[in-house]
Amino acid sequence: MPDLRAPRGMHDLLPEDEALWRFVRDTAERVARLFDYRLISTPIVEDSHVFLRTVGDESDIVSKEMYLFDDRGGDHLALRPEGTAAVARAYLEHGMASRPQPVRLCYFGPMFRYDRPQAGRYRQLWQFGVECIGDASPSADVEVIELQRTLYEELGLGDLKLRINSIGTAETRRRYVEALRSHLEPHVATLSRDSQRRFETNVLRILDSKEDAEHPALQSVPSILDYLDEGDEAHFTEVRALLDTLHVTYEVDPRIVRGLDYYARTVWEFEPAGAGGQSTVGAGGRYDGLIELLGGPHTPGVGFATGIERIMLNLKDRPTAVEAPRVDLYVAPLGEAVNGAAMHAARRARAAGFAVRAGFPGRGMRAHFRAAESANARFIAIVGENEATRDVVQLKPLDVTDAEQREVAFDHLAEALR
RNA sequence: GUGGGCGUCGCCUAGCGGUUAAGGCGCCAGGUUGUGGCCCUGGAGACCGAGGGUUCAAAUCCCUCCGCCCACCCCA
Repeated sequence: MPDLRAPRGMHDLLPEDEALWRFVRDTAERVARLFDYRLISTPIVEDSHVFLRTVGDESDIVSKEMYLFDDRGGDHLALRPEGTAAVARAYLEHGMASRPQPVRLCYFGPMFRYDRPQAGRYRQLWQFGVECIGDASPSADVEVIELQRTLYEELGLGDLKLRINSIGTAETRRRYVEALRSHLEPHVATLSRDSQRRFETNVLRILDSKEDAEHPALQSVPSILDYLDEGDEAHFTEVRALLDTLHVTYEVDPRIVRGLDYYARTVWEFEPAGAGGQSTVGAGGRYDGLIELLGGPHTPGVGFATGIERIMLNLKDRPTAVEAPRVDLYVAPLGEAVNGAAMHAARRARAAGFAVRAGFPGRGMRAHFRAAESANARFIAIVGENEATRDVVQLKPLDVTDAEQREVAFDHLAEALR
């Protein structure tokens, strides 16, 4: 057992996982393009205030999960725990408010949260996310949900369940939190310790406690939907109407509250049918107050983020057609003396766009064939003394049994590989 | 942060007080002195997670630590 390992909760992505990973990434970028969302890459590190100001002091992300450090110049930096605040910062910094609104952006990259790892939860996690900034209409919410739904469908995860809710504006939540507090107050003593703590810090969080889910006080809890104001109500109604028109199936779940403070109005989650554990594959919401928290003008926005590892987790349970990578040609030099000639042959093939695995001298014929086999090569080119002096190779197809082998000059190698 | 399970070659697993620590996959080589996939033979590869203790004897029992996994919390 080596004494140096990858940091806790962080993982190496091995070549054999690459194909599936690339499939997910390519699909995400392709679907984003279908909706005209453009890729933006922000630094992995931000001024810590980008998150401290926006995410919410009571959130676990800020209170215990951030990787914080000071650099040599004394700047307070954070490894980004999520993408939205960083994208919003870039929107502001680059004056994107003066572009045609809304601005449609997407990102793909690693996020960092110092948390105890478990199934589907990592300290370095990859997210794909989408942000539609600068438009307050329900159409924007639905466009983002539709993009996310399309993505899952294209990935083969079309059976994920969508649950949506509206948590109103900050004012709505103030009134609701008050009602929630007075509803729960008489029962505090009988709630779990965690919920008792949350009663003081963040009452909304009690709603998604697994421990107290069966508690009578929670069964009879008031619904936030009854506290929406007229504008919230109209917005949510329109979102649902549009989803219905598109035949998107969803379930309204008044228990959904997002972990981050900047959310407003529409919030949603996608999870597998047999939910449990760290099951949420992707979640999103509207964040009309976020850019103000960063010191900008009031700017509406809506987006989602989805966890790549969680997508992979769900993908691994089902048959996916991801073809194994293969090589066009394996070049087998028989001895040191012909190594240069073999390298020339390889260069010719590569120049024509063929993938070539170079065998190195010092191995026997059988070893070369086995290596070519394991590279899943279409052809093997044998270069011995006899061939090297005449600039030719013995070329043999490997896919068929008892294939005919023929002599091919370097000059004709590319066409022979076609 | 809390609770539970587990750590034996690169991977999977056997062994559960006395074995040169076993097998499969993979890797390397030979059988075929320049021709693959199958088969056969051989080889390399493990201070049995670390440290301490019990014992004539510890991979096996006990303690501590570390790591991984799972659940809670929280979240993607």
